[in-house]
Amino acid sequence: MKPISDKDAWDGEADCINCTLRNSVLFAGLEEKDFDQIHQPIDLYTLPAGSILYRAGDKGDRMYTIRSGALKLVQYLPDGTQRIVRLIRSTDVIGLETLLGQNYQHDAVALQPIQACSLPVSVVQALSQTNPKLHQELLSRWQRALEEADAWLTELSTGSAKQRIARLLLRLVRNEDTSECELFSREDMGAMLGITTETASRTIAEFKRQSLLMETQPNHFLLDIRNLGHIAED
Amino acid sequence: MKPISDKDAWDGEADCINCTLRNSVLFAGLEEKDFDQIHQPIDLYTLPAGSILYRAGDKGDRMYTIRSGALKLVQYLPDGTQRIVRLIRSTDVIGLETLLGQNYQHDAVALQPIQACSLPVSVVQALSQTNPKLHQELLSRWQRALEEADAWLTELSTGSAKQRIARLLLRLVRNEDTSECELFSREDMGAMLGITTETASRTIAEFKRQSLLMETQPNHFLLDIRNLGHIAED
DNA sequence: TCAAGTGATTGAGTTTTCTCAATGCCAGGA
DNA sequence: TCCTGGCATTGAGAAAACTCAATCACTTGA
Repeated sequence: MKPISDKDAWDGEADCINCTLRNSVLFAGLEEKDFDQIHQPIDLYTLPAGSILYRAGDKGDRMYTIRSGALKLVQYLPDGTQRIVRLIRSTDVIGLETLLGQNYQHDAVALQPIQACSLPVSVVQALSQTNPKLHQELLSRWQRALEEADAWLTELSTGSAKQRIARLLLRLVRNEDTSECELFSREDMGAMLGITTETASRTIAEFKRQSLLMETQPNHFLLDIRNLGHIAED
Repeated sequence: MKPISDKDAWDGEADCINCTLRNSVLFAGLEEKDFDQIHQPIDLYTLPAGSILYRAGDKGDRMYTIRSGALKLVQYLPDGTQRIVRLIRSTDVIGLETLLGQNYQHDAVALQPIQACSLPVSVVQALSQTNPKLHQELLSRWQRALEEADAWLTELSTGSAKQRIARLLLRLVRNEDTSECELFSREDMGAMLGITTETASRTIAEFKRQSLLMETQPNHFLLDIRNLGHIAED
């Protein structure tokens, strides 16, 4: 759980203009001249799994673009139970709420080692006022987050544990052809689906026995997409 | 299930400038001169419970401000089960996705008789480009929808049926002092909480027997807020 | 007034999920 | 190499939800 202020974590200032993800990232619509307007540094970090980018309630002063790795956005109930409300992956942006001057709404915790760029709100705010493309991109990110949240409600919080796990697995497939999929701890899976760690474990174990999953490396699986699809849909 | 095109439903053009909800509504930041820019009519409708304002997948060409009543936003799983992902009430706006040229993401169905203003996207789009306040208001509505979705995930899709019902009830209280609360059909409650109609009914019935609820009129209740709070938090 | 339809409630039995405990597995540090 | 801590897995019994039916309460239309 290293804090982001660690010196180790800092990789220096980001070179946005030559960013390898430039086309898929928040700043896709910007032109060279726009970057001259950036008066605060955009830092690049490499962080180990378990790192916390920010906590719910913290004053929101920066957004983050995720370059690689995955993180979870977590909310807590008064009794302490946690619920993972979103999964964040490469090219996603978190911390949009800071644009409205709000505090962060979630804990943002790395599930894997991650690379992230830290964007000061003031920078994004300034750029978005002069650059309609960036502005549009922000709206569209907001909407995407909303769609994602809705999908979690309908797909991942409805139906039996088996169905939910199957749906989660199918969502996690990165490459349809190879049907590869990287999983998380059973505890996190439970927190994503609103089920207990044990139920998550039992279900995954059962899927393995039924050859719906093949574990190639620890937590790295090949899926039987067709049959998981049947389970997911009923 | 009257379609909105019903002649009965149309109340004429809305008089935004003298709107009684002017201060709490999307257009709060507009000034008189801004209204001159509106070249397409903003219509006002009164619709009975059960009306469908739009369906998921329909081409999105208008947003709606709800003046009174409540509606549900519903999504469907491939197997036909439905999940209510949001509850919309007075002064809320639905159909933000149309600003991005998207189709509607949900079915919008009236749970009670409603009054709604229909805002053509083009109008909102034009106004938001010249009026920063309106623009800010749109962002903030988007964020609010997202917070609401997250809250449904953490509060209404986690924990036992009793807890979920208690949390839903507490959310539905309009007036903290009188602790009044209007409920919906058990079927809808189930679809909001990811439980069956029967479980919803049993739980409500049990709460009634325990005097956590007092039914003053059909589906109109007084709550024992303190004790429901205890159930909700654990 | 009566029949029919709708939604709420309740019952009974089944299935699923949870809880609490024990065990197994594996990687890192002494 | 052995010990230890953190996960995953599994077992067993209890509790919670679900399913399928039956009944009840009300409203509406004939």
